[in-house]
Amino acid sequence: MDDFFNKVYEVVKMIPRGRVTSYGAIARYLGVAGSARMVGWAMNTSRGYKEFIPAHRVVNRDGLLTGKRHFDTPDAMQELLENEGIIITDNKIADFEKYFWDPMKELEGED
DNA sequence: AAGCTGACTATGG
DNA sequence: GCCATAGCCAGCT
Repeated sequence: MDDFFNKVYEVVKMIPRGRVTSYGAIARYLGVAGSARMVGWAMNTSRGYKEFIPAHRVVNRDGLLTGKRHFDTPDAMQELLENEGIIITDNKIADFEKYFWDPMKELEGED
């Protein structure tokens, strides 16, 4: 699939459990740096997608859970992340750099 | 059809 | 270090 949204889904689905990445990192990996908003929009539309998309593993560049309000419940995103061993403090991921999963590096030889 | 909105980010004051 | 601006572009009104 070459559709932008579909590529986003592919990358997000590849995020390992207990790791997170940012909208901008995905956008850059897909060669559309600057269109990070579209990645966020893709997450929004992912709710109606046929497959489950772990959108909770995608946060903004500061590790802030900016998308939590788009989940079924306001705390669903945080709970999902904590369930994966990630500590959330004030809507922000603790040790964000430690958990950060950069598709540019992790998927270096792929795609 | 035209304008607004937004799960973003970088930059400048 | 916080606030304002500006690119970004697909959906919604």
